[in-house]
Amino acid sequence: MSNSEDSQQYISDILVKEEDEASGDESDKQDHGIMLREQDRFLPICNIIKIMKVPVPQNGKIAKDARECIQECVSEFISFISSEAIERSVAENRKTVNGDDLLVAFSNLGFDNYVEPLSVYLQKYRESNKSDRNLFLDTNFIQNEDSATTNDNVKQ
Amino acid sequence: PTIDNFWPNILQEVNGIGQVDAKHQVLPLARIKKIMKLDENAKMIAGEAPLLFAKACEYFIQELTMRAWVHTEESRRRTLQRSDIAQAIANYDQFDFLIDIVPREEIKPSPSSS
Amino acid sequence: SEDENSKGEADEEPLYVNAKQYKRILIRRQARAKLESRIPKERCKYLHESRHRHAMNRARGEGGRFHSAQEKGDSSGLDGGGSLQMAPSGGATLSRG
DNA sequence: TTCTAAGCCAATCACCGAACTCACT
DNA sequence: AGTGAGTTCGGTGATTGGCTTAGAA
Repeated sequence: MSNSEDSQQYISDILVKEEDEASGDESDKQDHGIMLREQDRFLPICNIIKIMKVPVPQNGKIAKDARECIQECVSEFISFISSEAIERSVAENRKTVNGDDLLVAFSNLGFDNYVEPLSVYLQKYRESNKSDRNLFLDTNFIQNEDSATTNDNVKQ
Repeated sequence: PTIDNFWPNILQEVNGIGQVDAKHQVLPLARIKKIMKLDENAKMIAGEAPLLFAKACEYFIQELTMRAWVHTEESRRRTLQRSDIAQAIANYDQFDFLIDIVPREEIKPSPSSS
Repeated sequence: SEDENSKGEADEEPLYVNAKQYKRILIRRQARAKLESRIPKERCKYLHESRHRHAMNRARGEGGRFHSAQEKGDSSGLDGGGSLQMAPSGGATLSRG
């Protein structure tokens, strides 16, 4: 007697046009939006579990409720920081949220522990890209080697 | 492996990185960007932003899990469960932004503070 | 801009949160409220029908574990095998909603 | 004690990242 | 010039459930 309605998960919520709920929901103008799936709102649960296992001892277990809880917390973490960073980029008349907006957002919201490691990581990422690009361009257009102006080696 | 050493270890680890390997990330960058795009104010997102978040999320998951595991051990259990995370969130004001995601009343075991 | 605080709301005692996060928490509440209608109320059993069928049709060992598909012969092989508190000076009230 | 539920295994396929084009600055 | 949003495409790791028993109750 198993139900055969489990074939559709979220689409059924759209297709069924029942009266959803009678709660006090007055600010919603009209339902013009596709239902969001879990894979649109959350990071993959398998990746979350992998990271959770790092600080947990080898023989420790993790309940399903705990995994999904962390999964939801991480999405809110991203949205929370993003919201602050986006607001700052808008305030400075920029259309693109960049890494510096995020660092400022981390600092403003009290995540001071994150700022230094992420700054180092961002700096190394930009260095990597710049050096890769310069190498690519040099090897392509190395016709006259007299111009060594673009070669700036930054190393520690 | 304690909470006091967590961020110093993170800083030491990130300083040891030679080149940032954007390819093999633990967390998918496209998914992080998709979550950022759920914000209606989000217009354009620089490529470095999801990469920064990928690292930040690793730190966040590890610290929250580590702080939750403390309460798992306090309760003499071997399984981390949701109530441990709720307690960890309630005991660290940096996690206050999760107050609607994991409400305070979910802390089932009565804390001795009342 | 201050918040209009609904005081005396039955048994809703004021909740003190990190002052640096207070404003953003309220903004996020509004953003989540707008998204609420698009979010299913409960988690579904699985994400993809095709992967569910794949898992159901896969070869399994005696212990329920997935087994190599090419090895269908079953007769051979049995394995053995601190407490922080909110800052009172910078605390901001937050009411549940 | 009772009995719920987490770990274990690996094959498919949805999705991630790379490579483009186009628009904008 | 440089950078990001939209495609498209191919390669690949996240997804996935039955049974055992750790361990929550």
